[in-house]
Amino acid sequence: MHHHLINQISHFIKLSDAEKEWISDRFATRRYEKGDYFLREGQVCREAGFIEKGLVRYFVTKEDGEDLTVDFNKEQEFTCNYASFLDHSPSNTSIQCIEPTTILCISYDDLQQLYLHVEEGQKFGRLICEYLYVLAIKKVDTIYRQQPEQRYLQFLDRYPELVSRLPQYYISSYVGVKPPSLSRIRKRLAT
Amino acid sequence: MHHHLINQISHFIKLSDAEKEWISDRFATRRYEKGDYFLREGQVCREAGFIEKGLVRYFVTKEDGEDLTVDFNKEQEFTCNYASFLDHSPSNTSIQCIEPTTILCISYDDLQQLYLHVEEGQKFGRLICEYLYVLAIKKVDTIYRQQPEQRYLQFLDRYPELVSRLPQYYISSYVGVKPPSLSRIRKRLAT
DNA sequence: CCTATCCGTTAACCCAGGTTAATAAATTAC
DNA sequence: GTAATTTATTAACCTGGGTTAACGGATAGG
Repeated sequence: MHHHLINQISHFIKLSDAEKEWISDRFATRRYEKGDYFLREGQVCREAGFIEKGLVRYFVTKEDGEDLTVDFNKEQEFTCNYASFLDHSPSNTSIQCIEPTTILCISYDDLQQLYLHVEEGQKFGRLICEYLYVLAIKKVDTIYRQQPEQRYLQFLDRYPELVSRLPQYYISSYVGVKPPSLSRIRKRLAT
Repeated sequence: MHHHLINQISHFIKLSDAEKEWISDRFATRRYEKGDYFLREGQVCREAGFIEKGLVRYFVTKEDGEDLTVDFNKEQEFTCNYASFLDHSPSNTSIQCIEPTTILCISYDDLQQLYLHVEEGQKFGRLICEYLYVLAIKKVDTIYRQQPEQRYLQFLDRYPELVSRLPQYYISSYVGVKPPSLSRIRKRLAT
């Protein structure tokens, strides 16, 4: 029984004991080394994941080969490229493990079964999507309203724990600037 | 009976005739003049709308009072600040009618009733949210990967019809630059 | 312990968009 | 049809991040 997973789902809907068992059985445990990919850009994201342990980053690759880190997920969070997962389109992002990571995975078809089989399954699907939607919108808002300097401050505020788990160039990429520029920002802030 | 509305919903789920009637009855018709607000920043978005006729723009207001246009919706599209609507939080965007506009409105509670009362109601809630999610993600992607010039070209491509319905400064705001800069972009492209 | 590699900072120069203000064009009002 | 207002363009100057390359510190491997 995947307790962390069941606990997270239980934040959204009520589950009977039988349903907890049934759900646990749909998830397969996958282990990844640092640097391994959960998903590569261009692939269809066929499984949704729940991070049992570890840390992943999402990035897009520009035409010139540069990659831009757009998000992070850590233990006790769900991970997948939801847009690709939903409509079986090629993913526009890669998801890479940047620590040794354990992910519980469920296939698209099994998740659809979950929506049907579990009493409040459809509601869970709706709520999880609504949750992800709100996150996505906040992201848009951040990009629209904030300067790189503010985004850096916000990153420090929101992910204080990740600062020590991440190399600086992932942070600069997340903030939307190049490493030299993040250095300048840090210098400005230090005064 | 609101036929346009029912048609749109029928793209997502099957509806019985009785359900079509029932749904139609939950929506109230509201009319707006050019410049009127469907929603103001800071208010909670308590109704979801379906635009029968007209055109609205979404904008956020920065601390310095400047507003940034983040999206448009036109006839036959749903409109609301979904994040605010979902969790009753103050909206971070305003929605303003920029043409005389007719909107069919349903309250939050009635929509929850719809999820329960209509056979495939929960599924509709999930699918509409998944649809909005994919749109939001595309928006993030656009901001991340594209320069203002590319966003302008994409705007021309995606909303050719809106070019003539919108003043230029809404377009420049949507593209993410100031009017003088959009002029420079247009000049560059003209050569 | 020394070397090679990686990473973060710094400097110099470049460029796109911001800012401000003036002007021209297009709408709207009367 | 003319005046008033709003909107679009242009010019001059400013600013912050990009680019490239050099340097220094840290880390890892031998």
